Amino acid sequence: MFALLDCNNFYVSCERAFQPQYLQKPVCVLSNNDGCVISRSNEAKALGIPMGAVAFEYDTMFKQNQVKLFSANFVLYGDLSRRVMNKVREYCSDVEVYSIDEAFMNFSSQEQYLSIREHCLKLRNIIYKGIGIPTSIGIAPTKTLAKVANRIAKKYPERTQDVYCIETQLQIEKALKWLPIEDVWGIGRRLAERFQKRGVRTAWDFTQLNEATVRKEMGVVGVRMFYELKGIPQLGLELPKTKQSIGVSRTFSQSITALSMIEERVVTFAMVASEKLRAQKSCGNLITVFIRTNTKKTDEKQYVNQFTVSLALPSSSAIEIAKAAKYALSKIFMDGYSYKKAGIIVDGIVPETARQMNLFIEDQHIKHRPIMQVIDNLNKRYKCDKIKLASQDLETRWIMKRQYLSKEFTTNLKDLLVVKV
DNA sequence: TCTGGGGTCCTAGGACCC
DNA sequence: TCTGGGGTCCTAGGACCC
Repeated sequence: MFALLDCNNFYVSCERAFQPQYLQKPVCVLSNNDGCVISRSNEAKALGIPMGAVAFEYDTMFKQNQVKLFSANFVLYGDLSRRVMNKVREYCSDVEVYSIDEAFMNFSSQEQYLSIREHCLKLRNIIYKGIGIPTSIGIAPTKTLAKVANRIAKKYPERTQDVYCIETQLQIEKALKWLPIEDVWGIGRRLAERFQKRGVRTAWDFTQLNEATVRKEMGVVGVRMFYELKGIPQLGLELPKTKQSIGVSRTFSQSITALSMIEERVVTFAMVASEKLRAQKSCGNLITVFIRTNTKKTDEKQYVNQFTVSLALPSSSAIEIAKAAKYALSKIFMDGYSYKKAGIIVDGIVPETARQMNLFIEDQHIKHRPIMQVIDNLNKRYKCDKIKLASQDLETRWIMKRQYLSKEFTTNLKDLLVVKV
Protein backbone atom coordinates (compact mmCIF):
# COMPACT_ATOMS: atom_id res chain seq x y z
CA MET A 1 0.00 0.00 0.00
CA PHE A 2 1.03 3.56 -0.73
CA ALA A 3 0.23 6.58 1.40
CA LEU A 4 0.34 10.22 0.43
CA LEU A 5 0.81 12.83 3.12
CA ASP A 6 -0.08 16.36 2.08
CA CYS A 7 0.17 19.46 4.26
CA ASN A 8 -3.08 21.41 4.34
CA ASN A 9 -2.79 24.89 2.77
CA PHE A 10 0.92 24.56 3.50
CA TYR A 11 2.24 28.14 3.31
CA VAL A 12 -0.73 29.49 5.23
CA SER A 13 -0.28 26.76 7.85
CA CYS A 14 3.41 27.69 8.25
CA GLU A 15 2.47 31.29 9.01
CA ARG A 16 -0.26 30.21 11.41
CA ALA A 17 2.08 27.90 13.28
CA PHE A 18 3.84 30.98 14.62
CA GLN A 19 0.92 33.38 14.68
CA PRO A 20 -1.99 31.29 15.92
CA GLN A 21 -4.21 34.36 16.21
CA TYR A 22 -4.91 33.77 12.50
CA LEU A 23 -6.38 30.30 12.97
CA GLN A 24 -10.03 30.28 11.82
CA LYS A 25 -9.41 33.59 9.97
CA PRO A 26 -9.14 34.16 6.22
CA VAL A 27 -5.41 34.15 5.36
CA CYS A 28 -3.56 34.34 2.03
CA VAL A 29 0.11 34.03 1.14
CA LEU A 30 1.28 36.11 -1.83
CA SER A 31 3.90 35.33 -4.49
CA ASN A 32 7.11 37.28 -5.08
CA ASN A 33 6.49 41.02 -5.45
CA ASP A 34 3.21 40.39 -3.61
CA GLY A 35 1.78 39.75 -7.06
CA CYS A 36 -0.78 37.01 -6.69
CA VAL A 37 -2.28 34.57 -4.21
CA ILE A 38 -0.40 31.26 -3.94
CA SER A 39 -1.88 29.78 -0.75
CA ARG A 40 -5.26 30.23 0.92
CA SER A 41 -6.81 29.19 4.20
CA ASN A 42 -10.15 27.41 4.01
CA GLU A 43 -11.81 30.62 5.19
CA ALA A 44 -10.20 32.53 2.30
CA LYS A 45 -11.33 29.85 -0.15
CA ALA A 46 -14.85 30.16 1.23
CA LEU A 47 -14.78 33.89 0.44
CA GLY A 48 -14.30 32.94 -3.20
CA ILE A 49 -10.66 34.01 -3.57
CA PRO A 50 -9.27 31.85 -6.38
CA MET A 51 -5.77 30.39 -6.59
CA GLY A 52 -3.57 32.85 -8.48
CA ALA A 53 -5.86 35.81 -7.77
CA VAL A 54 -4.10 39.05 -8.71
CA ALA A 55 -3.55 40.77 -5.36
CA PHE A 56 -4.22 44.39 -6.32
CA GLU A 57 -7.55 43.47 -7.89
CA TYR A 58 -8.68 42.15 -4.51
CA ASP A 59 -7.50 45.11 -2.40
CA THR A 60 -10.97 46.22 -1.35
CA MET A 61 -12.20 42.69 -0.96
CA PHE A 62 -9.27 41.84 1.36
CA LYS A 63 -9.95 44.90 3.49
CA GLN A 64 -13.70 44.36 3.69
CA ASN A 65 -13.28 40.79 4.85
CA GLN A 66 -10.20 41.39 6.99
CA VAL A 67 -8.15 38.91 5.04
CA LYS A 68 -4.69 38.57 6.61
CA LEU A 69 -1.96 38.71 3.95
CA PHE A 70 1.58 37.35 4.08
CA SER A 71 4.43 37.77 1.60
CA ALA A 72 5.98 34.44 0.63
CA ASN A 73 8.64 33.46 3.18
CA PHE A 74 10.29 30.50 1.50
CA VAL A 75 13.06 30.26 4.08
CA LEU A 76 10.46 29.53 6.75
CA TYR A 77 8.44 27.13 4.57
CA GLY A 78 11.56 25.23 3.52
CA ASP A 79 12.62 24.70 7.11
CA LEU A 80 9.18 23.53 8.29
CA SER A 81 8.98 21.21 5.28
CA ARG A 82 12.29 19.65 6.28
CA ARG A 83 10.92 19.02 9.79
CA VAL A 84 7.73 17.43 8.49
CA MET A 85 9.66 15.15 6.13
CA ASN A 86 12.00 14.04 8.90
CA LYS A 87 9.00 13.03 10.98
CA VAL A 88 7.54 11.12 8.03
CA ARG A 89 10.80 9.17 7.72
CA GLU A 90 10.49 8.11 11.35
CA TYR A 91 7.16 6.46 10.52
CA CYS A 92 8.07 4.85 7.21
CA SER A 93 11.37 3.56 5.91
CA ASP A 94 10.47 4.04 2.27
CA VAL A 95 9.66 7.68 1.51
CA GLU A 96 9.62 9.85 -1.60
CA VAL A 97 9.54 13.58 -0.92
CA TYR A 98 7.37 14.63 -3.82
CA SER A 99 7.19 18.38 -3.26
CA ILE A 100 7.69 20.94 -0.52
CA ASP A 101 4.44 19.82 1.14
CA GLU A 102 3.88 16.24 -0.04
CA ALA A 103 5.47 12.86 0.57
CA PHE A 104 4.62 9.38 -0.69
CA MET A 105 5.21 6.42 1.61
CA ASN A 106 5.43 2.78 0.58
CA PHE A 107 4.36 0.35 3.29
CA SER A 108 4.66 -2.85 1.25
CA SER A 109 7.41 -4.27 3.44
CA GLN A 110 5.63 -3.45 6.68
CA GLU A 111 1.96 -3.89 5.96
CA GLN A 112 1.39 -7.32 7.40
CA TYR A 113 2.65 -6.09 10.74
CA LEU A 114 0.55 -3.01 11.30
CA SER A 115 -2.68 -1.26 10.63
CA ILE A 116 -1.55 1.36 8.17
CA ARG A 117 -4.45 3.64 8.91
CA GLU A 118 -3.77 3.62 12.67
CA HIS A 119 -0.09 4.22 11.97
CA CYS A 120 -0.86 7.17 9.68
CA LEU A 121 -3.28 8.65 12.21
CA LYS A 122 -0.46 8.68 14.75
CA LEU A 123 1.88 10.30 12.22
CA ARG A 124 -0.69 12.92 11.35
CA ASN A 125 -1.24 13.78 15.01
CA ILE A 126 2.42 13.91 15.97
CA ILE A 127 3.19 16.28 13.08
CA TYR A 128 0.37 18.55 14.17
CA LYS A 129 1.35 18.48 17.81
CA GLY A 130 5.10 18.69 17.32
CA ILE A 131 5.44 21.02 14.33
CA GLY A 132 2.06 22.72 14.17
CA ILE A 133 1.29 21.80 10.58
CA PRO A 134 -2.07 20.13 9.82
CA THR A 135 -1.85 17.34 7.25
CA SER A 136 -4.08 14.85 5.46
CA ILE A 137 -3.14 11.32 4.47
CA GLY A 138 -4.55 9.11 1.73
CA ILE A 139 -3.83 5.37 1.60
CA ALA A 140 -4.40 3.09 -1.41
CA PRO A 141 -2.87 0.32 -3.53
CA THR A 142 -1.38 2.77 -6.07
CA LYS A 143 0.12 6.26 -5.94
CA THR A 144 -2.64 7.69 -8.13
CA LEU A 145 -5.35 6.21 -5.89
CA ALA A 146 -3.49 7.47 -2.81
CA LYS A 147 -3.86 10.93 -4.35
CA VAL A 148 -7.59 10.29 -4.65
CA ALA A 149 -7.82 9.05 -1.07
CA ASN A 150 -5.96 12.12 0.08
CA ARG A 151 -8.48 14.34 -1.66
CA ILE A 152 -11.30 12.53 0.11
CA ALA A 153 -9.58 12.98 3.48
CA LYS A 154 -9.25 16.71 2.78
CA LYS A 155 -12.84 17.05 1.66
CA TYR A 156 -14.31 15.19 4.63
CA PRO A 157 -11.98 15.90 7.56
CA GLU A 158 -14.52 15.07 10.28
CA ARG A 159 -15.67 11.77 8.88
CA THR A 160 -12.16 10.61 7.98
CA GLN A 161 -10.19 12.22 10.82
CA ASP A 162 -7.92 13.48 8.01
CA VAL A 163 -6.83 9.96 7.06
CA TYR A 164 -8.65 7.90 4.44
CA CYS A 165 -7.92 4.46 3.09
CA ILE A 166 -9.11 3.03 -0.23
CA GLU A 167 -8.76 -0.74 -0.11
CA THR A 168 -11.56 -2.79 -1.65
CA GLN A 169 -12.77 -2.80 -5.27
CA LEU A 170 -16.02 -1.32 -4.02
CA GLN A 171 -14.20 1.58 -2.39
CA ILE A 172 -12.19 2.15 -5.58
CA GLU A 173 -15.36 2.29 -7.63
CA LYS A 174 -17.09 4.65 -5.23
CA ALA A 175 -14.10 6.97 -5.11
CA LEU A 176 -13.67 7.05 -8.89
CA LYS A 177 -17.34 7.81 -9.48
CA TRP A 178 -17.03 10.66 -7.00
CA LEU A 179 -13.92 12.20 -8.60
CA PRO A 180 -14.39 14.60 -11.55
CA ILE A 181 -12.04 13.84 -14.45
CA GLU A 182 -10.32 17.21 -14.14
CA ASP A 183 -9.21 16.38 -10.60
CA VAL A 184 -7.33 13.22 -11.56
CA TRP A 185 -3.58 13.48 -10.93
CA GLY A 186 -2.06 13.93 -14.38
CA ILE A 187 -5.14 15.35 -16.07
CA GLY A 188 -4.66 19.05 -16.65
CA ARG A 189 -6.90 21.63 -18.25
CA ARG A 190 -6.32 20.56 -21.84
CA LEU A 191 -6.95 16.86 -21.37
CA ALA A 192 -9.93 17.48 -19.08
CA GLU A 193 -11.55 19.59 -21.77
CA ARG A 194 -10.93 16.94 -24.41
CA PHE A 195 -12.39 14.16 -22.27
CA GLN A 196 -15.40 16.16 -21.12
CA LYS A 197 -16.33 16.82 -24.73
CA ARG A 198 -16.50 13.08 -25.25
CA GLY A 199 -18.68 12.55 -22.21
CA VAL A 200 -15.94 11.36 -19.87
CA ARG A 201 -16.90 13.24 -16.73
CA THR A 202 -15.45 11.23 -13.85
CA ALA A 203 -12.36 9.14 -13.18
CA TRP A 204 -14.67 6.13 -13.37
CA ASP A 205 -15.75 7.02 -16.92
CA PHE A 206 -12.07 7.19 -17.83
CA THR A 207 -11.39 3.68 -16.51
CA GLN A 208 -14.29 2.36 -18.63
CA LEU A 209 -12.61 3.46 -21.89
CA ASN A 210 -10.56 0.85 -23.67
CA GLU A 211 -6.80 0.85 -23.42
CA ALA A 212 -6.21 1.59 -27.11
CA THR A 213 -8.32 4.75 -26.94
CA VAL A 214 -6.42 5.93 -23.90
CA ARG A 215 -3.09 5.22 -25.59
CA LYS A 216 -4.14 7.16 -28.65
CA GLU A 217 -5.24 10.18 -26.64
CA MET A 218 -2.51 10.29 -24.05
CA GLY A 219 0.31 7.91 -24.95
CA VAL A 220 2.04 5.75 -22.40
CA VAL A 221 1.38 8.27 -19.63
CA GLY A 222 -2.34 7.72 -20.06
CA VAL A 223 -2.04 3.94 -20.05
CA ARG A 224 -0.14 4.09 -16.76
CA MET A 225 -2.81 6.31 -15.28
CA PHE A 226 -5.51 3.93 -16.56
CA TYR A 227 -4.10 0.98 -14.62
CA GLU A 228 -3.13 3.03 -11.58
CA LEU A 229 -6.75 4.12 -11.23
CA LYS A 230 -7.91 0.52 -11.53
CA GLY A 231 -5.65 -0.36 -8.60
CA ILE A 232 -2.82 -1.99 -10.55
CA PRO A 233 0.41 -0.19 -9.61
CA GLN A 234 2.50 1.25 -12.44
CA LEU A 235 4.50 3.78 -10.47
CA GLY A 236 6.95 3.14 -7.65
CA LEU A 237 8.62 5.56 -5.31
CA GLU A 238 11.29 7.60 -7.03
CA LEU A 239 14.74 8.12 -5.64
CA PRO A 240 16.01 11.65 -5.19
CA LYS A 241 17.90 12.67 -8.31
CA THR A 242 20.13 15.58 -9.11
CA LYS A 243 18.28 18.17 -11.15
CA GLN A 244 18.37 17.83 -14.92
CA SER A 245 17.71 21.48 -15.47
CA ILE A 246 18.16 24.49 -13.24
CA GLY A 247 16.29 27.72 -13.83
CA VAL A 248 16.35 31.13 -12.19
CA SER A 249 13.91 33.79 -13.33
CA ARG A 250 12.09 36.80 -12.00
CA THR A 251 9.27 39.07 -12.94
CA PHE A 252 10.34 42.68 -12.41
CA SER A 253 8.11 44.85 -10.28
CA GLN A 254 8.68 47.60 -12.85
CA SER A 255 9.43 47.05 -16.53
CA ILE A 256 12.99 47.54 -17.77
CA THR A 257 14.01 49.04 -21.10
CA ALA A 258 17.81 49.39 -20.85
CA LEU A 259 20.08 46.55 -21.91
CA SER A 260 22.51 47.31 -19.07
CA MET A 261 19.77 46.80 -16.50
CA ILE A 262 18.61 43.49 -17.88
CA GLU A 263 22.20 42.38 -18.27
CA GLU A 264 22.77 42.98 -14.58
CA ARG A 265 19.72 40.85 -13.74
CA VAL A 266 20.75 38.04 -16.07
CA VAL A 267 24.26 37.94 -14.61
CA THR A 268 22.79 37.74 -11.13
CA PHE A 269 20.54 34.85 -12.22
CA ALA A 270 23.62 33.15 -13.72
CA MET A 271 25.38 33.54 -10.38
CA VAL A 272 22.49 31.91 -8.51
CA ALA A 273 22.11 29.12 -11.07
CA SER A 274 25.83 28.32 -10.86
CA GLU A 275 25.57 28.15 -7.07
CA LYS A 276 22.74 25.63 -7.38
CA LEU A 277 24.82 23.61 -9.84
CA ARG A 278 27.78 23.52 -7.47
CA ALA A 279 25.55 22.63 -4.54
CA GLN A 280 24.57 19.40 -6.29
CA LYS A 281 28.12 18.88 -7.63
CA SER A 282 27.03 19.17 -11.25
CA CYS A 283 28.08 21.04 -14.36
CA GLY A 284 25.96 22.16 -17.30
CA ASN A 285 26.77 23.10 -20.86
CA LEU A 286 23.58 24.59 -22.31
CA ILE A 287 22.85 28.11 -21.15
CA THR A 288 19.49 29.53 -22.22
CA VAL A 289 18.47 33.12 -21.57
CA PHE A 290 14.91 34.31 -22.14
CA ILE A 291 13.30 37.73 -21.95
CA ARG A 292 9.73 38.86 -22.37
CA THR A 293 7.62 41.96 -22.29
CA ASN A 294 4.48 42.17 -20.18
CA THR A 295 2.30 39.78 -22.17
CA LYS A 296 -0.72 40.73 -20.04
CA LYS A 297 -0.66 44.29 -21.33
CA THR A 298 -2.26 43.79 -24.70
CA ASP A 299 -2.00 47.47 -25.67
CA GLU A 300 1.82 47.41 -25.54
CA LYS A 301 4.29 46.13 -28.12
CA GLN A 302 5.07 42.49 -27.35
CA TYR A 303 8.34 40.63 -27.71
CA VAL A 304 9.34 37.19 -26.42
CA ASN A 305 12.58 35.48 -27.29
CA GLN A 306 15.27 33.12 -26.07
CA PHE A 307 18.73 32.00 -27.09
CA THR A 308 20.84 29.05 -26.08
CA VAL A 309 24.63 29.04 -25.86
CA SER A 310 26.43 25.71 -25.89
CA LEU A 311 29.61 25.67 -23.83
CA ALA A 312 32.56 23.68 -25.15
CA LEU A 313 32.81 21.90 -21.80
CA PRO A 314 30.22 21.52 -19.03
CA SER A 315 30.91 24.05 -16.31
CA SER A 316 29.69 25.36 -12.98
CA SER A 317 31.85 28.46 -13.07
CA ALA A 318 29.79 31.56 -12.38
CA ILE A 319 32.19 33.56 -14.50
CA GLU A 320 31.85 31.31 -17.52
CA ILE A 321 28.08 30.88 -17.23
CA ALA A 322 27.57 34.62 -16.74
CA LYS A 323 29.66 35.32 -19.83
CA ALA A 324 27.62 32.89 -21.90
CA ALA A 325 24.41 34.40 -20.52
CA LYS A 326 25.51 37.91 -21.47
CA TYR A 327 26.26 36.72 -24.99
CA ALA A 328 22.87 34.99 -25.26
CA LEU A 329 21.15 38.14 -24.06
CA SER A 330 22.99 40.26 -26.65
CA LYS A 331 21.60 37.98 -29.37
CA ILE A 332 17.98 38.54 -28.41
CA PHE A 333 17.80 41.96 -26.80
CA MET A 334 15.87 44.51 -28.88
CA ASP A 335 15.70 48.20 -28.18
CA GLY A 336 12.34 49.83 -27.77
CA TYR A 337 10.55 47.25 -25.63
CA SER A 338 9.63 47.26 -21.95
CA TYR A 339 10.80 43.99 -20.46
CA LYS A 340 8.86 42.48 -17.59
CA LYS A 341 10.57 39.17 -17.02
CA ALA A 342 13.91 37.51 -17.67
CA GLY A 343 15.54 34.26 -16.73
CA ILE A 344 18.26 31.72 -17.30
CA ILE A 345 18.00 27.95 -17.65
CA VAL A 346 20.96 25.59 -17.45
CA ASP A 347 20.59 22.22 -19.20
CA GLY A 348 22.90 19.44 -20.27
CA ILE A 349 23.67 18.75 -16.64
CA VAL A 350 26.22 16.05 -15.76
CA PRO A 351 27.99 15.11 -12.53
CA GLU A 352 31.15 17.14 -12.04
CA THR A 353 33.14 13.92 -12.03
CA ALA A 354 31.74 12.71 -15.36
CA ARG A 355 32.56 15.62 -17.63
CA GLN A 356 33.63 14.92 -21.15
CA MET A 357 37.07 16.52 -21.54
CA ASN A 358 38.68 18.14 -24.52
CA LEU A 359 42.39 18.17 -25.35
CA PHE A 360 42.52 21.55 -26.99
CA ILE A 361 40.19 23.80 -25.03
CA GLU A 362 41.10 25.60 -21.86
CA ASP A 363 39.00 24.22 -19.04
CA GLN A 364 37.41 27.22 -17.37
CA HIS A 365 35.54 25.09 -14.89
CA ILE A 366 38.76 23.73 -13.38
CA LYS A 367 40.49 27.07 -13.67
CA HIS A 368 37.76 28.89 -11.76
CA ARG A 369 37.04 26.20 -9.23
CA PRO A 370 39.17 27.61 -6.39
CA ILE A 371 37.51 31.02 -6.76
CA MET A 372 34.07 29.43 -6.74
CA GLN A 373 34.90 27.53 -3.59
CA VAL A 374 35.91 30.72 -1.82
CA ILE A 375 32.73 32.46 -2.99
CA ASP A 376 30.55 29.57 -1.82
CA ASN A 377 32.24 29.42 1.56
CA LEU A 378 31.93 33.14 2.21
CA ASN A 379 28.33 33.32 1.09
CA LYS A 380 27.48 30.30 3.22
CA ARG A 381 29.20 31.75 6.25
CA TYR A 382 27.56 35.14 5.98
CA LYS A 383 24.28 33.77 4.66
CA CYS A 384 24.03 36.33 1.87
CA ASP A 385 25.67 37.38 -1.35
CA LYS A 386 28.80 38.99 0.02
CA ILE A 387 30.74 38.20 -3.13
CA LYS A 388 29.40 39.29 -6.48
CA LEU A 389 30.64 39.54 -10.04
CA ALA A 390 31.56 43.07 -11.09
CA SER A 391 28.74 43.09 -13.63
CA GLN A 392 26.19 42.61 -10.87
CA ASP A 393 24.55 45.49 -9.09
CA LEU A 394 26.68 46.28 -6.05
CA GLU A 395 24.07 48.47 -4.40
CA THR A 396 21.28 45.89 -4.09
CA ARG A 397 18.69 48.17 -5.56
CA TRP A 398 16.63 45.16 -6.54
CA ILE A 399 14.52 44.80 -3.50
CA MET A 400 11.49 42.64 -3.97
CA LYS A 401 8.17 43.99 -2.85
CA ARG A 402 7.44 42.01 0.31
CA GLN A 403 5.14 44.19 2.27
CA TYR A 404 3.74 41.47 4.53
CA LEU A 405 6.81 39.39 5.30
CA SER A 406 6.88 37.33 8.48
CA LYS A 407 10.05 36.54 10.41
CA GLU A 408 12.50 33.70 10.00
CA PHE A 409 11.18 32.11 13.16
CA THR A 410 13.20 28.91 12.89
CA THR A 411 16.32 29.85 10.96
CA ASN A 412 17.49 33.17 12.36
CA LEU A 413 18.52 33.60 15.99
CA LYS A 414 17.33 37.18 16.17
CA ASP A 415 13.84 36.11 15.11
CA LEU A 416 13.39 33.43 17.80
CA LEU A 417 10.17 33.90 19.71
CA VAL A 418 10.54 34.74 23.38
CA VAL A 419 8.24 32.77 25.64
CA LYS A 420 7.09 34.61 28.74
CA VAL A 421 6.35 32.66 31.89
C1' DT B 1 1.24 51.16 -10.26
C1' DC B 2 0.37 46.34 -9.58
C1' DT B 3 -0.29 39.69 -12.87
C1' DG B 4 5.07 33.85 -9.34
C1' DG B 5 8.74 30.41 -9.80
C1' DG B 6 10.69 25.96 -10.62
C1' DG B 7 10.49 21.64 -12.33
C1' DT B 8 9.38 16.67 -15.04
C1' DC B 9 8.27 13.48 -18.84
C1' DC B 10 6.95 12.28 -23.55
C1' DT B 11 6.71 12.66 -28.60
C1' DA B 12 7.55 13.90 -33.30
C1' DG B 13 10.62 15.17 -36.59
C1' DG B 14 15.14 16.30 -38.41
C1' DA B 15 19.90 15.17 -38.96
C1' DC B 16 22.92 11.89 -38.97
C1' DC B 17 25.15 6.95 -38.96
C1' DC B 18 26.17 2.26 -41.25
C1' DT C 1 6.28 3.50 -63.10
C1' DC C 2 9.81 2.36 -60.14
C1' DT C 3 14.56 4.75 -55.55
C1' DG C 4 16.48 0.07 -48.84
C1' DG C 5 16.45 -0.87 -44.04
C1' DG C 6 17.57 -0.14 -39.47
C1' DG C 7 19.15 2.59 -36.18
C1' DT C 8 20.77 6.82 -32.65
C1' DC C 9 20.87 11.44 -30.93
C1' DC C 10 19.10 15.91 -30.33
C1' DT C 11 15.67 19.53 -29.96
C1' DA C 12 11.37 21.99 -29.64
C1' DG C 13 7.05 21.95 -28.04
C1' DG C 14 3.22 20.21 -25.44
C1' DA C 15 1.35 18.35 -21.51
C1' DC C 16 1.55 17.98 -16.72
C1' DC C 17 2.99 18.79 -11.49
C1' DC C 18 3.65 21.65 -7.04
